[in-house]
Amino acid sequence: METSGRQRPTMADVAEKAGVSRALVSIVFRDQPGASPRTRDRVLRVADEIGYRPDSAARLLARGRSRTLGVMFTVRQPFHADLVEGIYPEAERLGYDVLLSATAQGRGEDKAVEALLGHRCEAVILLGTDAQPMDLDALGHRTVAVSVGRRVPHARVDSVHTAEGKGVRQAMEHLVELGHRGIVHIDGGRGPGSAERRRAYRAAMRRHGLERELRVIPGEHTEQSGIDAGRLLLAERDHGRPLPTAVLAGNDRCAMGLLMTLAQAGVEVPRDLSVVGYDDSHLSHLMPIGLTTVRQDAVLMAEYAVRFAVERLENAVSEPREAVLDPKLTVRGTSGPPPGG
Amino acid sequence: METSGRQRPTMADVAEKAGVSRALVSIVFRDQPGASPRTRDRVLRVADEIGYRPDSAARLLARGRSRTLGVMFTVRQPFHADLVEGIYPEAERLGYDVLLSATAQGRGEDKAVEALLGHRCEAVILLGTDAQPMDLDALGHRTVAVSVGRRVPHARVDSVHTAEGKGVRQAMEHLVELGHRGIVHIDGGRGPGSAERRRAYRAAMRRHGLERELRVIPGEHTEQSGIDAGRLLLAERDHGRPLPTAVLAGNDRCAMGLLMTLAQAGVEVPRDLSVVGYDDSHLSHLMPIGLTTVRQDAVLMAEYAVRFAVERLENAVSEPREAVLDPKLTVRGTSGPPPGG
DNA sequence: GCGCTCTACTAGCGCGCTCCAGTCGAGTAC
DNA sequence: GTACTCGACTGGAGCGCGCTAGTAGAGCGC
Repeated sequence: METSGRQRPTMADVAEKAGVSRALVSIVFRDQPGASPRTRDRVLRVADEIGYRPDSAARLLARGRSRTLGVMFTVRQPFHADLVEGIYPEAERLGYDVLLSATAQGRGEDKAVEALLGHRCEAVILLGTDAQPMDLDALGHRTVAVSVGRRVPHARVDSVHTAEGKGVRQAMEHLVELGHRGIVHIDGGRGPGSAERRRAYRAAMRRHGLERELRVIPGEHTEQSGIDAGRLLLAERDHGRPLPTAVLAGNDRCAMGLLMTLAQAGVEVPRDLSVVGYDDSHLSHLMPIGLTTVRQDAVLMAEYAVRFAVERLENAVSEPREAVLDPKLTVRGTSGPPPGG
Repeated sequence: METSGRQRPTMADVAEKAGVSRALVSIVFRDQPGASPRTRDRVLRVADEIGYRPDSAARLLARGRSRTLGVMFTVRQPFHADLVEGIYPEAERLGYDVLLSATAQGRGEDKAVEALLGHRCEAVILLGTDAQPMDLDALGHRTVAVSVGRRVPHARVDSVHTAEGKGVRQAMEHLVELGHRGIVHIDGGRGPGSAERRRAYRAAMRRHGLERELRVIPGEHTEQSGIDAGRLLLAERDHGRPLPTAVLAGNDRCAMGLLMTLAQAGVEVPRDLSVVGYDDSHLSHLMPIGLTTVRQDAVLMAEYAVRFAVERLENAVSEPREAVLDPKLTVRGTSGPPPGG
């Protein structure tokens, strides 16, 4: 028994065993015209027999193009999971391969992107990048780049995101109609979309004559941030300042953390306090009582991202493009009328 | 302005611009002895200037080895995210590159693995594979394979998993000590570890003289499965059969689904019913009241998996190995004494 | 001077594949 | 018969790199 995996068979092996030239084997495996059905069969059979599989490193090297899209994402970001699930089928449909590279503790965005580029990805799709516009612009000059979830105004980068303003506006209308006035926003710091969401929150508060109630608690797109904000609000309550009646969280994860903290402190949602999230990631349906949130269509966003990348690769699009999708408020169990309202 | 990314610079470009041979550039980039500090500096500077980065496809092709580990995981499986986070640093420490390939809808395990092998991964780490032992054995013959989370008894595959029996036993002791007798298990079907967990559940029930209460509801490792089981139990209650006082879920996701369904029906946890999960994935801390669950140490498991793969690659280990880690019950908010207990 | 070693560097083959420019032979038109 | 077409197939260059064998030149002892 040979040692596992050593000396994998090559085209030459297949060619020899099938009594044809290497080029012919190549033709068969690329599914190109130029081989008779009989030979085609024989080659495929022989290949299967000796366990041949094309080596994509060599393949990449030989043809100029790699037809590979690199995707940078963050493990643990449930919304990214939804996006990745949408990217695979669309890429396959267009004949592209997908390589994933995760950011994680001790593995920053630059490292993840370097890995992708090193593996000859022709384009990079960045999910919720946190990079500086300048760096993104530089990246966009070096390769084709698409940012999902974050607008990148003055860089050579396509972007796909939702109309954050619209989403927030819908959420705010919903809360105001329910009778809420003390609506606090936990923002997403430098996270994707948060600047726009913050701005829309402020605008909505003013529009409804609630500027005196306007309050933004700095945060980020993590559960911890929701927990921290929750603790802050609870501590303030213990010192006499009343709780707000509703909270607009920066995203679903933040909302989750907040809900956990509230539940532990005996604050009942939505009776005592309404909470609205953002993303409608897989998480949202799974909460004991469904999370009221602003839905971003992950599959559609993924498809746009892939198509942007591919079109730019194949048609040499010049101007940076932007896809702005409509979000949609999804009312579930965490929002209701304010206490005493 | 050139079109983006086209014609990336090669070693030859660097060599020419620096006035040295290609080989010397290669030496510099591999950090090998044989170049004077001055030349080294110059080469690196020139490379940076023209934006050269080594092409890993060519690199893979040229040296026999790719030093790349492939990881198959399931997007949406929070525990996999924890594992992936552990894999990166350990692989880097040992000088290996990591390639991720996700299973998703319409992208089965075979497809994901093919992608990895096609990209010349030397070893494949399978997170929670659902493949048949026979197929795994075949894979183990073709390449180095490590299964995380699932035992693979008679196959040429290393495996890393926790002592499921121990974990379940701890959970059961905990529940029995609290006074529970009607303890139902929602199992994980063919999911990783579920056979062992089911067996341990049965054994524990018998050991405590509760064989008459023994009940396994078939399920799988998803939220939906928890939801379905919850609905089943509630429907039965409405037909006069009392609820169990405790449920041991197949994993955390299943527990989540169950909790959601219970909450919607007004069943209060843990007052009316206790729920115990399994995994201690990131999820568990995030629930409004923390989930009592059996902790599997993801980082440790990841490290074992990487080390198994690397050792097998470098030292030609022959026998399949198995790492069995100790799980640990983590008591949080979803378990308490039974109603009236 | 010679022979030796040691460092700094280079020439060139080969990794497994794609792709272009052919070749070869059978078929068709006149 | 010649001239041509067309499908099936082959040869060989080259993708960007790693690596081995080798060279040039400096330094040193005698």
